Amino acid sequence: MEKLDSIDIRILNLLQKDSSLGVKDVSSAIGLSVSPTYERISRLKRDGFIEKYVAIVNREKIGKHLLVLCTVTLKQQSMETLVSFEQTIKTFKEVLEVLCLAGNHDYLLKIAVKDVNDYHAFVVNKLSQIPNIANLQSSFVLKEIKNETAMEII
Amino acid sequence: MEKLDSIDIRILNLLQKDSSLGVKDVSSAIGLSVSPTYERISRLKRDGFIEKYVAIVNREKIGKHLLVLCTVTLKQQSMETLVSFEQTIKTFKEVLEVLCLAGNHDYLLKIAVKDVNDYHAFVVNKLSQIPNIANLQSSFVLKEIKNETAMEII
DNA sequence: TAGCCAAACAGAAATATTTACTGATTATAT
DNA sequence: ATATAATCAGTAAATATTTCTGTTTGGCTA
Repeated sequence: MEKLDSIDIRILNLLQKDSSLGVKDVSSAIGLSVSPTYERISRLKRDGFIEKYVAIVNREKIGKHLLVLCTVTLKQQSMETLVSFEQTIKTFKEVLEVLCLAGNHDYLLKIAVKDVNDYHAFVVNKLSQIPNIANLQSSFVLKEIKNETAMEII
Repeated sequence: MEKLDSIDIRILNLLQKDSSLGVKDVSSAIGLSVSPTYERISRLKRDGFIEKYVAIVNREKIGKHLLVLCTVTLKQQSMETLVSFEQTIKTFKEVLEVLCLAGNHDYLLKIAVKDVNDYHAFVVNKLSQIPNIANLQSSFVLKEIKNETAMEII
């Protein structure tokens, strides 16, 4: 649970962009030998700075052609209703992202599906089945201009 | 540019969740020997199904405490204005995501910063400097209930 | 300033994995 | 049924990871 020094930060910035870099690549990029680099990378994972390593797949190529943003308003804001909604919405594999927004206690969902038919099926069979939903508002995404997992650390 | 069979799909579903799995781990998980597994993983990368491998870092631990959604409306929708906006907004490191939405030719931005001060600085110094912006509407994120890069392939 | 302690480093050795290659098996189409 | 192509398992060589040891560095106290 240490703090990050400038070397750690450089390592994180590298691995966020490309984790297929080997320890050797990273070490030469930051100008350190292999062993301290290895130890630092392990520590960053162990301490939770690095949550996980994942493969990013091409959405279009796996047939998820439609991205939808959907705003959800609930009928009530009781703790119970909120928690229940959050726990359910989380489990839907079509839902990539769930954000609770300030202002109206609204939720914003990002949903990836094959096409409009699939989205309709999702709304009818899954989303609208959740209790206490007052309002749903869907916006189709025309173009994904940027989608980045890496955050530049300063 | 082949199509995916059921083994490919299982591999992608695994690596999307955890790419630190070695070829050996994947091979035993899918019940194939190492060499065809290795060949399949390479092919998935080569053919662009796997775009990249990345490390996912904990946003809070690197000090990005504030997540903001910002809707941008442009004054005009000429091709030139749109392209120019898109190219500029892409370059800002605070901006993780840029989506072009159907309906009003609006854009939605997802922005990660340290705090409200930093967000204000970002808006004043960067975002609002882009020409032809008619309207900006910011919503702070109270809670990130889900944020998943993996999409289940069927 | 000298001496001590802890942290970080480089280098090397042991282990494990990746990668390339070979031959065998399976599936497919004619 | 046979030929062709694709996929597979197994093996071996090349690379990379991981551990270990000893050294250096930096900071702290007396």
